[in-house]
Amino acid sequence: MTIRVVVADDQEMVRLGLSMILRGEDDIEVVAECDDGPSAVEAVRRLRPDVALLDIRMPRLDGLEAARLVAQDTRVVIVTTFGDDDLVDRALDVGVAGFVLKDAGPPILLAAVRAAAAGDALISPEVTVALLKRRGPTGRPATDPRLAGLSDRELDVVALVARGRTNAEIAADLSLSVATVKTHLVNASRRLGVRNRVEIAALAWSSGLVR
Amino acid sequence: MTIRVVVADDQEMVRLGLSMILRGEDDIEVVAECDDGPSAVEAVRRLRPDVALLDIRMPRLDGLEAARLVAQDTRVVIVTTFGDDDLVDRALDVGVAGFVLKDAGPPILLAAVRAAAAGDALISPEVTVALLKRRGPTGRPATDPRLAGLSDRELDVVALVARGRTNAEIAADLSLSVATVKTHLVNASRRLGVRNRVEIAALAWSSGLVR
DNA sequence: CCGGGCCTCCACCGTTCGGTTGAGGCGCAG
DNA sequence: CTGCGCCTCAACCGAACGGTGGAGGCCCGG
Repeated sequence: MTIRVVVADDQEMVRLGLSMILRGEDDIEVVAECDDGPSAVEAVRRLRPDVALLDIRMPRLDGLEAARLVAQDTRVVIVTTFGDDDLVDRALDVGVAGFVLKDAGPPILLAAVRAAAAGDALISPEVTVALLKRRGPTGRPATDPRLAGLSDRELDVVALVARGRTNAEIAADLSLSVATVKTHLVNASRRLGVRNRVEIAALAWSSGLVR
Repeated sequence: MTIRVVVADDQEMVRLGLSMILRGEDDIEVVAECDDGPSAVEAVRRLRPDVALLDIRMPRLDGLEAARLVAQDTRVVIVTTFGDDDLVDRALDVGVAGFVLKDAGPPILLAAVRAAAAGDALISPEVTVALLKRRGPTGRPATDPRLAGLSDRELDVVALVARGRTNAEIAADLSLSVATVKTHLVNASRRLGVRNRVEIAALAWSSGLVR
């Protein structure tokens, strides 16, 4: 049982390259090649492939929107040049079954297509490491725009507030006086435009300062 | 520049299979094979390989603990038979650079080793799909084990606290008196084992109750 | 029928927080 | 040298919170 694939990328060279790699495998069949979003959606709905390989950036309808439209009909593998954090998040929210960088190499591409066809999901290692950095306890800064403008010390205090520490505990943790902690907190609150420490915590959590 | 790898698995057949696959590649060199956790840790510390391939279940010291011990020294790729959710979570917390199922096939294994050596991370498609399924829009499990036992009303209050609302505002939001809000909060705090509303907020955020 | 959980409220009191004002020290750019 | 920003602390006061001990109502199950 061969895996039927629709390939969509507006760059002809890339599209040909993808197809070439896929056609070299005898368990994979490329049933359509498209050069923009709408035609990809149409092809998927008409041909009902097992997998749709979509460039994330395409004319008229980008890969993410196209993925959203066909996510119920087929497994979508996103191909892209850059593993931009925001794009990855949005793609994963859409529910794609794969996320492959264009420079990942044939083995990864083939593994992603086969994984998608099998109901699994493969994410390019370069992207995965970024994901883990942002999600894992080991990963750190990822400075959110909303927290920009805070000084280093203020960020320290904000992070501890977000973990539920009282001012006295924060003072002890950072070897400061409670007065200093309060000063940092008042200043940070003013800059962040929040009214109390729980809103600070909410901001810290939603911005990824703490997890 | 070849990738130097330490392989550790207590099942000889598996260990030989892994080594065989790796030795077939001319950019990879297996510098040690170990059959338990302590010897794997020792081998890593002595040989300083680029990648350590660790079975998650090994005598005396399992792969996770071994990974924790050597995570600073080398990139760790976990190999395992089952992609158990909890094991995956704990592995990712430890900061592994790969998570490969034993039935994933040579291409995935090789890709994982090369990705790890390059500072990236590859997760087996079968595991990735489980991760994505559990992933809420923020990348955390949609289910909230820690919040179990709270009543509906208490959850309402907790969610509003997590958004930074004061007791008076929560009372207005839910058309209650401040006294009732405080009661719910005290009860919820006792059940959750937290000391103040910011810890409630932290719990709500980290459990995915609010985003 | 009666216990028990849940939801709703009240009063009281000590602790903590929010915000202000004011102050000294440090390092750095103008 | 002179600001200026950052970090550090202090005193003070009103507002909010944390915790306790009640109270009545509801519904459900034994």
